[in-house]
Amino acid sequence: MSKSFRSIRGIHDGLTSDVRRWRHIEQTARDVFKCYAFSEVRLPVLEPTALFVRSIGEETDIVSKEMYHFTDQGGDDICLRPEGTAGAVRAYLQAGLTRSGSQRWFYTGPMFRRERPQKGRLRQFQQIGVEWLNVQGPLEDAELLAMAHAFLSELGLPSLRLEINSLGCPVCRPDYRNKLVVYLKSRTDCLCETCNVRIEKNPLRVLDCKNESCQAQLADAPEMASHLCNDCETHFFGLKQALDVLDIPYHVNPRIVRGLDYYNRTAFEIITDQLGAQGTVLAGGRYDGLVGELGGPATPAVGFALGLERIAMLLPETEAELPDIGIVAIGDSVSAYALNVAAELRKAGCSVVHCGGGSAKRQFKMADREHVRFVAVIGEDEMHSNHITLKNMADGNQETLVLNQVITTCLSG
RNA sequence: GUGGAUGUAGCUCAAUGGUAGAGCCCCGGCUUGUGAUGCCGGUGGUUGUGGGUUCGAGUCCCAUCAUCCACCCCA
Repeated sequence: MSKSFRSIRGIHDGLTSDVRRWRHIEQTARDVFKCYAFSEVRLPVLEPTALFVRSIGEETDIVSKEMYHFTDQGGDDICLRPEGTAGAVRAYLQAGLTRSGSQRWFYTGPMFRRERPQKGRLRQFQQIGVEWLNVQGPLEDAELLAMAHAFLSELGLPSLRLEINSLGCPVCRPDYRNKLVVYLKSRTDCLCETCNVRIEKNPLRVLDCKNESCQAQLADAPEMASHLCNDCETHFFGLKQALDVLDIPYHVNPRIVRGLDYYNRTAFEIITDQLGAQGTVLAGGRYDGLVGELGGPATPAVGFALGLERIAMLLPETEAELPDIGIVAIGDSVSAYALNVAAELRKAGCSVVHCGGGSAKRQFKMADREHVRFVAVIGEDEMHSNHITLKNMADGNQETLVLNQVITTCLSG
């Protein structure tokens, strides 16, 4: 048909089979998160641009080139959120919750980043985000990972790889960063162009470079793990110990670097090899400095986000829910009666469709196309005797029943 | 932002530079109170868009847009 209107590049429609899977993922998340006492919040899609510049970091790709931002009619600089954590922290502060103990939140909704579309990468995509505000122990980090692990297992996706790392904190990271810069500067010739730029702007990102020659140079690079301060060291050790106790398999990967500036200490990713280049299905970490950065009191926190579409790609197709009953009404004289029968069936919880009009043959064809389990035939005979002829479409058998029998038959599977 | 591949019917795909086709879907019929399989018939295309080469372009060239994949980035 008309191809003059298409959805915007990288922004896709969620049709029924997609939504079925998304709902399954979301429902599983709600069920699992409930056991950990997390509660749902709904946060704005539009936020002040400055919020993300401040929280994610001006030099990051997300802020420097991927945000959809614009000036609105009132002259305010606003943007479509590229992620959820900054908005959650903003809401937490705005509601004055910093003195109310810890908050356990989750949310779901669309995020927007203007990247080049690819497998597992859209310009509008959905995340389920989890934020645990005002907690500082490694046990909470472990518990959050346990929750993520339980969620993925519940979905039947246990064969994913959990990688963890510690990014240090403002006490130990600057020192480590300096050592890394010295190391990298001694071999600038062997590093790719972008990495040479990174040495000045964000040297930790060099560790994450996928360029083989860069990786080769990093074999002897100083690792954050061996430069952690005592507190970070204890924290990381505590996390690993708790994960062992909980029997959650993990791999320490010193290469994990988060692309958002607010992370510190614990960083983690859950990865699949089945999605090509975009294999990160869930990722997050600790952001102890973010609440303070956004103007609140020093408040430690952990969180993660997962990509709904990416997880959906790992799930098998789910069957559509088909109507229980198709109404075949024969003759104009019964149409009002048939309408009432349908209403009664629906009131009882059956899903019911009318099969149009015309000949019985025509209506049965329609019933077949709708894949109904049963057809309720209603003609003058049925109307006068107050019965319904119910045909089982799978085996072709049919019997004459009263309304209540029809309801039990259709609700009993 | 940079590369590579691909755009033909609603869908999946054909068509040595020479009349655009098939399967599925859809619609109708096979005597009207019984569907799927069967048989017969039918609708449906400015070949993504715009230029160019040619007597002639779905096919070759250029541009543009979109999709997919990779780089990059990240959920």
